[in-house]
Amino acid sequence: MNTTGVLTTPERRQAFVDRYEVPPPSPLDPELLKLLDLPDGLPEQLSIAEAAEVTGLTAHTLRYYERIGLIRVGRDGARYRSYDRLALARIVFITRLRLSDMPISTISHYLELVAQGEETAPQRLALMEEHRATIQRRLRELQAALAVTDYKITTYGGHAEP
Amino acid sequence: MNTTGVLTTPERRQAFVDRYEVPPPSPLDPELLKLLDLPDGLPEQLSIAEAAEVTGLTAHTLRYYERIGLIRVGRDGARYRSYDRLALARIVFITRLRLSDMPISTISHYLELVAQGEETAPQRLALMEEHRATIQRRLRELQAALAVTDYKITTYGGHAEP
DNA sequence: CTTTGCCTTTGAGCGCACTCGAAGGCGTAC
DNA sequence: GTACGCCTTCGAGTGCGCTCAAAGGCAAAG
Repeated sequence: MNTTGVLTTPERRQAFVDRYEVPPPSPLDPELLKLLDLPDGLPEQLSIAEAAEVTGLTAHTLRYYERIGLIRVGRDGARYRSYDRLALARIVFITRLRLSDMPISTISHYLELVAQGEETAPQRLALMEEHRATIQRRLRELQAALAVTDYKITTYGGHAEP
Repeated sequence: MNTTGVLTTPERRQAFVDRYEVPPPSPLDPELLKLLDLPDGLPEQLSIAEAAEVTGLTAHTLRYYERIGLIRVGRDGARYRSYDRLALARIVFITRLRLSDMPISTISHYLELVAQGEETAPQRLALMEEHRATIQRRLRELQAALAVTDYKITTYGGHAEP
């Protein structure tokens, strides 16, 4: 997971906007969108470098995610990858799950369930509830580690925050 | 990191206690000991299986930690590893750092600083302060992931806790 | 005495999630 | 035209942290 993205010219971006149909507005839950806090004012279609910049992943990783079937990405006339808002949101969502240590295999499984439609909601619910429990366990572990760390800091003469 | 340890007979444990000198009480900071919450009533010397049981690591991992120089462990008459309270406490301490994703290389470095004596306290302090920052960053990431997870749970009809 | 079970050392293997490299294509700039 | 920079695919390599296997030793149990 990188943080240093590569900027691309606004020219290429504008080229896409000019050249292609604007797709219908994404059917994205606005509340979820807010949780994912994508920057606003994003162009309709982004190059892989821009998508990397926005998501904080590398272009390599984005290609890798596509290769293993985690995401699908459209192409432009030059067969270059072209990321729309929905793709971006999905990637950020995936990134959140990854940052909470959900294995890629589980994320894949979850996304398959989503693809299978509404009747898999119970399974998805169960999966997410289990993941929440995992996160909460992890939070407790981190608190315990923070306690020893803070203890060490205070005994070394540092000043631990409350 | 396992959780399923292997129990060993109390006979072997008693054998050690009978056969060898009881070492002087460990110079372990009682407050740190409390933070590490080792079970009390531990025998002076433990076999590797017992140490695994207590620490939640596997015997394999304990040997591995020793091989890479993270810990030093004494031997008994049969050249079997024998863990005393100090070793146990150190292992649990290491485990806390590992559970907070401190890389083994950093833990090694920290332990070398400790071995070098009091004059390295400033470096250790810096190291721990940096680690604290890392943990806190991680806590925030997890909270963000928890937020999306909870959002998914509520939209699937689950009931997220506040 | 043999079996059983836990222990020893050493080197090799594994799973995960990237990460990189080679070889080549597109399109704008000069 | 050709140079440049970003893009493509696909296979291979990397780093971390274990995890396992082989070959053999010790000692209590039957």
